[in-house]
Amino acid sequence: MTPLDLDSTLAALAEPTRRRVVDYLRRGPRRAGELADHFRVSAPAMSRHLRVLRKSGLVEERGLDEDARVRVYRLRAEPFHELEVWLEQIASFWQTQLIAFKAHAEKHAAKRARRK
Amino acid sequence: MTPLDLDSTLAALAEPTRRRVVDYLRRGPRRAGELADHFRVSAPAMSRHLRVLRKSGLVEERGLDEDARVRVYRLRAEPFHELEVWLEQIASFWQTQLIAFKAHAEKHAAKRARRK
DNA sequence: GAAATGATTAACCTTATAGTTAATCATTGT
DNA sequence: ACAATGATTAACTATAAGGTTAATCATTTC
Repeated sequence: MTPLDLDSTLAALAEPTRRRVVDYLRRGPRRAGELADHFRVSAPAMSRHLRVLRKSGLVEERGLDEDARVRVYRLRAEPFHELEVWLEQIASFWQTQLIAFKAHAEKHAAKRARRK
Repeated sequence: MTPLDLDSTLAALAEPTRRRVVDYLRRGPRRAGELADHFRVSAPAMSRHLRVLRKSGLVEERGLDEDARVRVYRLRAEPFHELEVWLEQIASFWQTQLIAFKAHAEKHAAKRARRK
């Protein structure tokens, strides 16, 4: 019901640097080193962030034909779509909120009455 | 540009228990103790989760008129909306990619036509 | 007023994670 | 072949976060 994927997606996005990397990648695919430079973080640190993003499927890595040492990262749509679906489910809550609250209040009012 | 709020929202949602609490609160407002019970976690642990959710604005707390000891928690829409806005910005990435691809394809189509 | 109840805060422990530098791997260029 | 480059992994440190039980606070009930 609540896919583990979402947990991994949210965990990946929760880290500020990683979320900013995602924002930055909207401009297009970027090389690993470029990202490390831009965010003033050591290459190893960025590498590990990218691994987290990769494992959660938020980005994918592709080699560069011209230079096989270079790794280019780009966004992947799928996890964002999943997150969007989940968000929409949550949003549906406000439609039924009032009704649910009433039912809940009545249930507990009944309990209290019984206890008395 | 990238509001700090979003960091706090995502950090709050990244924790699996907290995300499940949010899911659960779709059914309607719930008492703190009820949540602790339901998720098989100690009352203090749940209390701290709720504090995180409260600080990020994902939930709000209201006392119960009938019993001032009880605290009822409910979802708040705002942070979810913010998150949705951000997600849409990200989603726009694939549109621009598509446009770029089309432009690229047309450029090559034109080349081919000229060559003909 | 004393006991019980709902919830939070305090104190403590354990684990996960982000950062660093050094080491390694693969590829490129001289 | 060798030095340089781009990136990742290894090893280590520090800090943040979650869980627990015990203590505290406020309110209700007898």
